[in-house]
Amino acid sequence: MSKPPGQTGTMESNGLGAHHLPSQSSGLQQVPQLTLVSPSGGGKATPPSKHGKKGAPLERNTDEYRQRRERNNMAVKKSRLKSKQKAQDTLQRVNQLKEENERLEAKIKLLTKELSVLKDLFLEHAHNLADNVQPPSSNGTESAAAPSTIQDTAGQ
Amino acid sequence: MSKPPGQTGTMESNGLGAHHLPSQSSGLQQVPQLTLVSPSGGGKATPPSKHGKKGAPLERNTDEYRQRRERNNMAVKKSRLKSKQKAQDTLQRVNQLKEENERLEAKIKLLTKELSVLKDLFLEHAHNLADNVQPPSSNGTESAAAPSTIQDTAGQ
DNA sequence: ACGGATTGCGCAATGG
DNA sequence: CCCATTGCGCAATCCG
Repeated sequence: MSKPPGQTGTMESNGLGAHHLPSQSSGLQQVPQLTLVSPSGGGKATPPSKHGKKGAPLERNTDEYRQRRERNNMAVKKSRLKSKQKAQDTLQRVNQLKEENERLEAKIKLLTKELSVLKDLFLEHAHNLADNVQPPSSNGTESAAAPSTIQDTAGQ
Repeated sequence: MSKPPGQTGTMESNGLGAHHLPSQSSGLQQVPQLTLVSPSGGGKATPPSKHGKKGAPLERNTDEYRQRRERNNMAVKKSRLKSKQKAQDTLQRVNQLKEENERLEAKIKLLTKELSVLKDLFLEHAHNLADNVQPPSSNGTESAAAPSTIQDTAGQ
């Protein structure tokens, strides 16, 4: 996932799309034998090579070659598909998280409100007690304070 | 975006990377120009005529061609870079949302706890009242609502 | 009729 | 050695 070759460009990507025409075989085979080998001066001129094995130029006419290519093509396809799917999943996840976030925020809002109501009630009682004012006749307090929302928020 | 190609595949993409880099020429000779066109037909290899489908195949030798290719290559690169960046952003967004989610949940937990404490206090008070003051049965005066189920929101 | 942006695909180098 | 991943170029579309 992180192997910046550092070097870009300067590279030959010859792509011959011959594919594997099942039966339809034609004498299509005109690619010259490019010995795409590096000008290895001594043989130790391959620095960034883990294995450093590159001896076989692998001819393109061979069956082996085609087979190998074919396999790789499949692998590539698969890998890309997977990658795409993953990306999609991630995107979906974002939505999911966003939804949940909204839910949580709503809940917070509710809880906050409940809390404030209860606190107000408390304050009032406290005042009443302190002032010794019992049944407040003209008290602006709505008798039934908040029994409504006091139920829980059981959802989901 | 992305319109159903209706029919994908069944197409050969030949990629010949000659890469005519500015200067920088090596003794490497470019790969032969294949003419992969329909096998049948007469001897017309480049039918730039008619507009049944595609216009001129544009020969690979022309300057125009190379220029076009080069431009496209740049565009492709750009597009891919952008795509990648976008993906990364999305991923980052996921993390961000996750974090926020956690924060919100923590907050909820806290609020819930506070609420439960207050409710408990309330219950206590209610009991005190009940013990000390007899509830006015069904008098016309409506007292505070009964804290019946006050005791919830515990757990998720 | 034109040019950048996307996308599918194959090739090759490279990483596991 | 095989498969997976990745960078890259080509060609066909798509989109303005």
